[in-house]
Amino acid sequence: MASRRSGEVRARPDDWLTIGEVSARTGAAVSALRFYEELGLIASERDDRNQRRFPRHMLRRIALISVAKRIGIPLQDLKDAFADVPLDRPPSHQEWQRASRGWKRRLEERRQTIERLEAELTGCIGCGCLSMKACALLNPGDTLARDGVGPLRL
Amino acid sequence: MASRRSGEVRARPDDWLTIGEVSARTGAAVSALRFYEELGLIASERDDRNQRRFPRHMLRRIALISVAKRIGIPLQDLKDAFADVPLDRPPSHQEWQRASRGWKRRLEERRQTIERLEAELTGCIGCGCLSMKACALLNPGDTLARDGVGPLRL
DNA sequence: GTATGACCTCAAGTAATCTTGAGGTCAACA
DNA sequence: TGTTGACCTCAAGATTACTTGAGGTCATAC
Repeated sequence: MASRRSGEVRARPDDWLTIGEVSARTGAAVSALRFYEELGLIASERDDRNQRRFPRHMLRRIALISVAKRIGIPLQDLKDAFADVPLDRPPSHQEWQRASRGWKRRLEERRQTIERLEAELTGCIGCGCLSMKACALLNPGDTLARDGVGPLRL
Repeated sequence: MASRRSGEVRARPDDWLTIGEVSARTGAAVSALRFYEELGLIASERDDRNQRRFPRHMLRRIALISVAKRIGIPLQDLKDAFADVPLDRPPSHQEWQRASRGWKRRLEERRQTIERLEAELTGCIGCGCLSMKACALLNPGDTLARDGVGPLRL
């Protein structure tokens, strides 16, 4: 990109990034960034040529979106979790902390689900799971708790 | 269901289940079960009325599918992981063990990804992540490793 | 002065994972 | 005998998360 190699040719302040730059730095596709903006997950301003300019603090949000994607958390959940973090200005330490903690809780839940499943699967490996008796994997706790019906329990 | 409450009315052996029974025991919707069968993730035989009859050991596979869904693992991955487990007969202890171990490894990877992200997010919470320096969350290792480009690293 | 590349919009397409609907069979129950 | 309920097929629709394509603007590079 010539305009970058030649420095601040267009007198663009260093803390505003083009969509291409954001894409390069976050790994998210340009089309994906536009899509996230449409969803209200991120925001940008426009320059005199109607091109998006992203404030630097937006990179953090985009990183979080990528992370959520990697572990299969729907974007809507992320939107909810970070609803209180402002889009139009760099979030304060406190705002960011609060949302981060909330999100960390979600991560923890997810990890614990996996850990539980790992343990259950280990049990199944141990017993061969051929008897299918008292197998937690085949008898998930949440289903049991939800409706009192014991799937797979005879 | 009258045929169940009144026992083995149609002389159906206990180890063959109707799609409705499988649905009730696994929590998967009938339509989802048909879909899984279409994908080749599960299999059934037909009775004289062309209705599906599922062998009991299929419940295990369906449980795994549900689990994969819960933690956001695509069905194709599951299909790959359990490709060597036979559909047409109850898998042997060894077959099941081997596949379970493979799948457990996938679970572990996923858990470790989440753990890493938790740690990184904790770091971000600690530092407020406002300086954005050396933040692993914003600088994911895999991206760095893949192409040598440092996203968000100035 | 034209070609290129980065950007724009808007609409349509894609993939995964199912669900819903239309139209039909068959056995059991009142 | 008629109606229900569980099952069947096949096609279309829904949702999420994007990508692709058509058609256009503008500044810089040759």
